[in-house]
Amino acid sequence: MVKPLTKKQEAIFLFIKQSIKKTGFPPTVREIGNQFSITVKGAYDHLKAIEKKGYLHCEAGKSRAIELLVNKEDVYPDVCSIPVVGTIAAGIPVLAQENIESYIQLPSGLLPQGTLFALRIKGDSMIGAGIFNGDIAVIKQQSDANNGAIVAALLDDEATLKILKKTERKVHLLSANEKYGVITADTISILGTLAAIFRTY
Amino acid sequence: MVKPLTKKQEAIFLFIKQSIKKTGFPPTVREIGNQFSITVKGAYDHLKAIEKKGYLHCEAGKSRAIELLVNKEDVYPDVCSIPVVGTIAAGIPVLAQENIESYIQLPSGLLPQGTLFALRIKGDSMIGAGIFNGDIAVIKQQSDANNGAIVAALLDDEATLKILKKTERKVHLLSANEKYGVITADTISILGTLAAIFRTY
DNA sequence: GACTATAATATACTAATGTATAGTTATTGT
DNA sequence: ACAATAACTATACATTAGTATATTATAGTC
Repeated sequence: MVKPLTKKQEAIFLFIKQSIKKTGFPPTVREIGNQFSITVKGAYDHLKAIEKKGYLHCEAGKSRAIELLVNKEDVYPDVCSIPVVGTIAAGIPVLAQENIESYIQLPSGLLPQGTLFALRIKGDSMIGAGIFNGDIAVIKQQSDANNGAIVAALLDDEATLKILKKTERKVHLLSANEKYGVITADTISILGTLAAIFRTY
Repeated sequence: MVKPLTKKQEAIFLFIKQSIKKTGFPPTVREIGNQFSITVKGAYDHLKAIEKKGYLHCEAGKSRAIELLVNKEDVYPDVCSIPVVGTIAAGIPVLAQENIESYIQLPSGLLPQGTLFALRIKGDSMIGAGIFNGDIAVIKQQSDANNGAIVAALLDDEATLKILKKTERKVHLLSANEKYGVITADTISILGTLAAIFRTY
């Protein structure tokens, strides 16, 4: 789709990316010219050539108004900032400021759309599903889930991961560890479904 | 350390951050003034006040030359770009371009220092350690590891996760699954130790 | 051979942008 | 009561920076 850049264009495109990364804003055409010891117009023509090939877009008239269209993730990584929630006070929404402990950045490309939050796993009740104490679980917020899905449910002011099993009239929450029993109830408050697990060693 | 911002300053600081996030470059003083329906000098004075309080730095004379000093991570997330390596051709280094399939962004604050790379797990040989088929394993590159550590070792052009056990003269690689046997050798080429696991559902 | 793209220079023009002067009004702490 | 800070206006000026004209030279393509 996008035409290949010439060596010079490649070098200039790289310089633009590095400038943004270093200073936080794109260079002017004169700054580009200076870097490569060429005149303003030389740099300007290169910039326009790179734009024509679809690698970036310049807003006409504005200074330093270079928007990257290719390799954006080199400069602005494509991540999602997910709130990590701790103990959840009854009554208030899960994502209320009071519940948010910190934020974690994870690759947005690998996560589902929708409202996400993260829990720090306590205990070994889901060890059979490869979810360990201390793991960070990313949850996609939703009030219901499919049979057999791993869900976050609110039990005693704690968001807990369990396997959801629905039968005729009852809802069951299973653990992935024989040591733990099954919780059965008429209705259960589901916070969301498991979207990802992150663990550090 | 840093003085608190006034409400107006807070709003302007937020606008600057959002502008960078949206367009990729900071606003001019006139763009700030426009947003808040104040004159150029009004916006300029606010900018200088915010700078004086240490939240940002303006390079004199340059356009849009606003460098964030506080809350940088809101705009430029603090992530590490980790190469995901696939099949490893014998003889060439693990991190050679030929081996790199893609990159994954993970939070640098939760990862160790040093050279990192990632593997996509194939098979269920480490299921007992909560490492499943399809998981992404982040490896810290090192040629040796402690006894009992989970390591990535090179077996038949594949980087494989195993538990390292060292005895008097031999090195053993254990699986975390009874179905698999133990590999024993005089020496083994260790690529690194397990630093993190990332899994999506 | 005509044509297009690349890579330049020198010079110039204009629009965009940072910075300054001079003043107003209100608020707050000493 | 006074000084300092905040939050503005209107106007002006100088510099920065994008854009244009005209020109040269080389290399590959139809």
